[in-house]
Amino acid sequence: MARAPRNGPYICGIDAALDVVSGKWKGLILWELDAHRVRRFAELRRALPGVSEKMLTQHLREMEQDGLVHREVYPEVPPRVEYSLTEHGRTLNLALAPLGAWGADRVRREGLATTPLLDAAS
Amino acid sequence: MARAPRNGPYICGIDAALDVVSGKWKGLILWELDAHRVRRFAELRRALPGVSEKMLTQHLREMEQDGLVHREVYPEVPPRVEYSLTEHGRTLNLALAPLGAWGADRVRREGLATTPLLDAAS
DNA sequence: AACTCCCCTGACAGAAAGGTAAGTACCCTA
DNA sequence: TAGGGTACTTACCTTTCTGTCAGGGGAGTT
Repeated sequence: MARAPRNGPYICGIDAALDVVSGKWKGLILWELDAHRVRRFAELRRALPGVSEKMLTQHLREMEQDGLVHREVYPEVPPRVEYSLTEHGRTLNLALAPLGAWGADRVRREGLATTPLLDAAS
Repeated sequence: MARAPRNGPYICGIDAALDVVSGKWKGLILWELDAHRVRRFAELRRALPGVSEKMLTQHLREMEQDGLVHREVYPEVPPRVEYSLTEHGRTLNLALAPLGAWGADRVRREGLATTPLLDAAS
């Protein structure tokens, strides 16, 4: 009943890790934040082509709850909010690296479609 | 339009890998098949507590399509179907290992709930 | 004065994922 | 003859996820 959503009973470690990464944009957010150390909301939005503001905030909030992302609000007048990875976020990214390599292989192997981002990022 | 479902344009390798693992039971199926080399349908069903037959076949079919799982049908009279991992399935499992370790850490770190399976498997 | 930018929030709706229950067709055991 | 096991398939329903749209409140830009 506590609306805390992300802690179902897990069946294995992969389960517990996937719960935290699944979400259409979370992999990318992780990637962006890892690459740039610190990003503002609007920068992330521009980096994820097609994301809606709602989904972006939603995902960021969940990742914050999950201890992956740090959110720093500057009480300035055009509001400024900076996101960065926590230690856990960084280790998660490391753990994700082999999976990313496998996925890139799969894309190559099967000649799957990619969006322009991949060219710069892979 | 070709109903081939699992090959959306990907934004990065993680994306392409997650597409293939996301699905409530796929991690477990991978784990089971890696541990036992070969499993029959009913063995898998018993190994994944709570899975419905529908989901199990659905996931197995998708994983077959994705080249992770090999399906061998023996035209016998009590039907016999054996599932095993392909080479790609095995490498995916390897790539998943660090993620599984990270997830297991997370579970420990935050004292999250697990189902009985973890005790034996982690 | 009007517009845009910033970082959201909430209502609503459609899509996708997952679950339930039943049926199929054949065999073996009790 | 009844029940159980084998490996599914199909129709239907519920739950979860994602997207669309509108607004908010102040400050700089034209």
